[in-house]
Amino acid sequence: MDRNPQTVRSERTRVALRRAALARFQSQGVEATSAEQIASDAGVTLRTFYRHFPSKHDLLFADYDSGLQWFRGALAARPDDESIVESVRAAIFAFPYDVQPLTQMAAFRAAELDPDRIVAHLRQVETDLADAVSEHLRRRLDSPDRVLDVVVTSRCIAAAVFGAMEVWMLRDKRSLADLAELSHSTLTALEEGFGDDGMFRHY
Amino acid sequence: MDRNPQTVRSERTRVALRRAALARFQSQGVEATSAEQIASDAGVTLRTFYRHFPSKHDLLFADYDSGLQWFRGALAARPDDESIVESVRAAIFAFPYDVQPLTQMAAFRAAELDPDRIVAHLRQVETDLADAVSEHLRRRLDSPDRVLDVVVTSRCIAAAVFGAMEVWMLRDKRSLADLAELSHSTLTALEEGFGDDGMFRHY
DNA sequence: CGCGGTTCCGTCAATATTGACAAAACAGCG
DNA sequence: CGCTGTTTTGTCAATATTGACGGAACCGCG
Repeated sequence: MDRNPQTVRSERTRVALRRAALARFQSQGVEATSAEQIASDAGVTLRTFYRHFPSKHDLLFADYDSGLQWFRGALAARPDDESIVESVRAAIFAFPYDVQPLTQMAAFRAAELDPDRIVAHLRQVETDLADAVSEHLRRRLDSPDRVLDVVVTSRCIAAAVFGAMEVWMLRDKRSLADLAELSHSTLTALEEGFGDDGMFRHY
Repeated sequence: MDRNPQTVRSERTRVALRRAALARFQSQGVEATSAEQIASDAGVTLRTFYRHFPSKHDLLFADYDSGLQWFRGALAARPDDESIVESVRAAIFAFPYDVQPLTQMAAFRAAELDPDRIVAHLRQVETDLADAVSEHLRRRLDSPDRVLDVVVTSRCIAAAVFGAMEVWMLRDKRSLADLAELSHSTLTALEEGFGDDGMFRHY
């Protein structure tokens, strides 16, 4: 019960910090920008900076978090009688890949961040996605049992979506549209996994 | 081609650092031990410490890495005509949960580490497990195609195993045997996911 | 407006981490 | 053994992060 304007004041400094950081990152690069500068630009102390963001690099991933929020909403909007995989697929396709704040920092990340750090954050997002699916499922089903099924199902779906991202990142072209297409394919692979020629029977 | 004694010398300091760290952690706790002390005890400089371990906390996760290595071997030892899920299940059950180095630091982690840090590392291990399964599959199948299937399959299996761990961590008792049992259950849930009453049909 | 409780921020002082550069130890070879 | 290229350390100096404590700003209320 406290993830709101959290007393407007706080929100203002958060925004100021983000804005200051983006400006610096844009003009002089991520690594060349010190947390000190960001805080200073935003008119606060270094300590305050760390009260709002766990680390300097986390500023680069704010878009993922907001994307996740969008996803939760999209999922909630799907009809309850639709298969969960289908709901996720629909949400993936409806995703506003080209919206500004979401792709704004992608270039910086790709260019300057240690790939391992990016991958680590993607894993975090995958987990959050799984949680979102999990919550959605729990809300739809009322039964408190079937815990294992819900856990496995939601994680598998997240695994399919991010498996697509794994493959996507290894390719040349890399348009966001391709990513959605790939997700579609991996979700289908998941659905058909146990069909006569499905992967779980075949392997 | 260089993950060997890497010039014995280096390996010796690595061992010395690990030994020194464990001793300190044991006697005065993790957070109360400074990287400086560890390095000093091992007879090297602070900088050298960081050349061997990415961070102080990484010392606590060495066992997971060795466990993964064990897992790869166990997987490779399974017959090629066995279903991949069955191979993983067998490996999970054969796992030497009670071996010393593996559980040695578990208590410290649970007691002093920020849960988020532990979870983050578990995600890392999950990814590594998926990679191990993935490689095993690629070695068994010869076909270079079916890339998506392999990615999704391996990730789903890892998801099932770590989904079990997620559930396990939320419970009271927590014996390692229970964990293996839970993994068995989640893998079964995965196998039956598309059965008549399976989760992917039911949801 | 003044009061008491909360939340947010500044100050200080330890660590924790990392990049750059040079000395030391080591390996293979003539 | 002495020479030479490679690997591992030490040294120095910036950051990056975090815990502890006190002051400032803000909130609802009388």
